[in-house]
Amino acid sequence: MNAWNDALALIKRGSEELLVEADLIEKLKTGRPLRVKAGFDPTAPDLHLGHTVLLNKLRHFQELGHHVMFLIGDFTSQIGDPTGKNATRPPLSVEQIQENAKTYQEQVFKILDRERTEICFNSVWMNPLGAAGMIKLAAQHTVARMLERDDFAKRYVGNQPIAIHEFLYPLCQGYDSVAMRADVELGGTDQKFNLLVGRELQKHYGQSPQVILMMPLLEGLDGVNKMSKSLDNYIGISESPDEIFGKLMSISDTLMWRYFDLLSFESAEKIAVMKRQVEDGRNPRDIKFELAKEIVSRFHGGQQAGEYAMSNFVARFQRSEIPESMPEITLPAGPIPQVLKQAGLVASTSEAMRMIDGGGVRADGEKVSDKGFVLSSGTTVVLQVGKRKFARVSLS
RNA sequence: GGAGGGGUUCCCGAGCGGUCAAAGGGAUCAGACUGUAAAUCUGACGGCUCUGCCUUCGAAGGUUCGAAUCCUUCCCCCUCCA
Repeated sequence: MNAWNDALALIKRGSEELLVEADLIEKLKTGRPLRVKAGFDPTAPDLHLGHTVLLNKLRHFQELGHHVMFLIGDFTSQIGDPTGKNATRPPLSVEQIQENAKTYQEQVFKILDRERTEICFNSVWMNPLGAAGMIKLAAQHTVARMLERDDFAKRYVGNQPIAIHEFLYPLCQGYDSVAMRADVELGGTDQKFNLLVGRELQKHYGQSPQVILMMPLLEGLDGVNKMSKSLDNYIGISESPDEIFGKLMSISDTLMWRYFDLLSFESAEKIAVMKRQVEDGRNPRDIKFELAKEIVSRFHGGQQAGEYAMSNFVARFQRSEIPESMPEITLPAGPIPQVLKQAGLVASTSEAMRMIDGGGVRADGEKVSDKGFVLSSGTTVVLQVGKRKFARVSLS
């Protein structure tokens, strides 16, 4: 068993597709540290578990001694990866990008090794390219090839608009690979087209084409769509332990196994054992507890964090206790709908009224049914909307 | 440039002079049941100083007692032709 053979096994673990395996083997055999690229959009500074699937894989490369390049697409974010929804996005200010990049680093290094990670910005080479360079770049590809991209093809057939600039995104992403001399690029399966453009362009520019490693997309909390901030079905890695724990507990039993596969560091064997236990009648909830503990522990400093989050969870949802910590606010006295709104527990007084009608509002644990109920000054109440929104409000 | 179709509340999508804050579905939220699972059932789903009032149907004007619905101009999207 060769060293590169072990490396290959680790690299392939959990991945969806590797193009081209022979190329990778060849690169590994050279023994030099490979330049591994993965791109991120600076518009969403909050990383979520979906991103970590990729980060975990980058970490594998680091463990194998390779050079990881964490690309922040500050130039490409002006285009926005075509999703059909977005027109040209207003460019973020330099300050904003810097700030987002900083947030990225704080979060990313919970997984990656800071010492062995290079942070890159693609504006560094994209800006100097200029209009002439962009035209030259655009000349490397044809419309027909672009329309092969699934997303474009669907929109084209479905009479949905496709703006010309959207074609530039894959080209820019591909050019990044050229500029970075990437040996390997990681991406989600939805990135296949863009990743392949990188290979093409590298050939045009006389480089050996990058190897493409695609990771499966993690479904969001709804179990259907991919995890994304815009769909609000995500678990952010900088969310509070209780929040992460709770959200993980709310996923479906089916989805839980998917999360184990893509997020857990447990061995495949151990996961298989747990699966068998559930088939034999063990409550899936208990297995979910294990997952939730593992993830919380990973992002919140050790096993104790996981245990603690679990005990909070049990207290709150199984024994319906009021949580120990919650936002504490002082607000002017007034009718309860106004106070709920000002406390940020509901979006509007109308919503507050509806919630009261629906029986979802509690004050100090007592269900509120009177919409005109006035919270008088000098008192402090714990207000609750639904099962998870709490605030301790002092009335002035 | 020409011809035609279209822009409705988070999404899809009805409405085509009053009974429209706007059908239906999806998503979401709350309640019941639970394992903060699924499924199911119930309700809500523009805002407010809430038995009423105010703002919404691409934008701005106009006709009318009254407009999402009619007219004018403008903006945007799609299809076909060039």
